[in-house]
Amino acid sequence: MYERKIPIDLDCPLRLTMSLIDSKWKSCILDELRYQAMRPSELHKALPEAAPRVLDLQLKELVEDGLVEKTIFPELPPRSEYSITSLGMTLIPIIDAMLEWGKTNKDLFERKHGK
Amino acid sequence: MYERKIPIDLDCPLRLTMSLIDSKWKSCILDELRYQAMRPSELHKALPEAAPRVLDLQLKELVEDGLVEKTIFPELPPRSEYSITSLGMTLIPIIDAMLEWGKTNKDLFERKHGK
DNA sequence: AGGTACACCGAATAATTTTTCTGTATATGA
DNA sequence: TCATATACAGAAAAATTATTCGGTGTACCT
Repeated sequence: MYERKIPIDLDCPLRLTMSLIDSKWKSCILDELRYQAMRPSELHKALPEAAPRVLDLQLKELVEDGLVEKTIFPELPPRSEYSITSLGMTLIPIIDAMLEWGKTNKDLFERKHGK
Repeated sequence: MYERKIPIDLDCPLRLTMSLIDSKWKSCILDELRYQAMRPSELHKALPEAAPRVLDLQLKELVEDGLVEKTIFPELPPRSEYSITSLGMTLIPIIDAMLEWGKTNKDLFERKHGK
C-alpha cells in the first residue's frame, strides 16, 4: 500500500468528500452499482476502458471507505459481488448532479481532448 | 504543457464534469471565489497549503475551461484578479453538495490520514 | 541602496495514481 | 489435455499531477 507523504486536510469537508471519489474510476463505479450489485467481471464489461486490476484496487478502497460492500460466495470457481451501501447511496445525488452538469454543458467542451 | 497519452472519454458526462474539478485545489478555488473576486496573493492566504505556483497553474486551467475569469489591471506593480464566471457558478450546487456531505459524514472518517 | 511585495513563468523534481505484467488457484467445456 | 473463465494480488513501469526552485521586472518603504 502506498503511504502518502503529503497528508490531505480532511477537516475540510470539501476535500474529504473529494478524496473519496476523485480517483479516475470511482465515480463511474458508484454510478454502475447504484441500481444493481455487480461482479468484478460485469463491472469490467460495463467499464471496458478500466483494466480489471484498476477496478479491483478502487473497489477495495471504496469498501474500506464504507461506500461499497463486498459479498464473497463460498463457491468454486470463486464468485463475488459488489454492491453500494446506504452511505454510498448518499453520494448519488452528487453523482447525479455531475452527470446532469456534464450533459447540459457537453457542447462547450467538445473540442477538448485529454486534459 | 503536458500532453496526455491516455485520453479521457469526455463523452461520459460524469468524467467530463470530474475532469474540470478533480485536481487537488480546483474545487477549493471555486469555493473561495464564489462570493468575491480575489487576487492571487489573497487566494494564497486563503489556501496557505497550496503553493502560489500551484494556484497559478490551476487558475490558468480554470480560466481555459471558462469557469473562472481573469482581470488584469494595467498597473505597476502588477495587479490581477480572478472571479468565478456564470458557468463556474453553475458548479456551485455540486460544490455545496460535497461540502454538505463532508460536514455530515466527517465523523465517519476521523481516523483516516492521508489517502 | 537594500529589503519587500506584487504577478508570473520555465524547468526540474517529487509525489501520487494508473496501468501493465505476471502469477496464484480452481472448475468448466471442447 | 488444452484453452477459457473466474477472482485476486505483488511488483514494476508508466503516466499524470503537484511541488519546489530559481529567475523576470517594477514599485514602495526605510
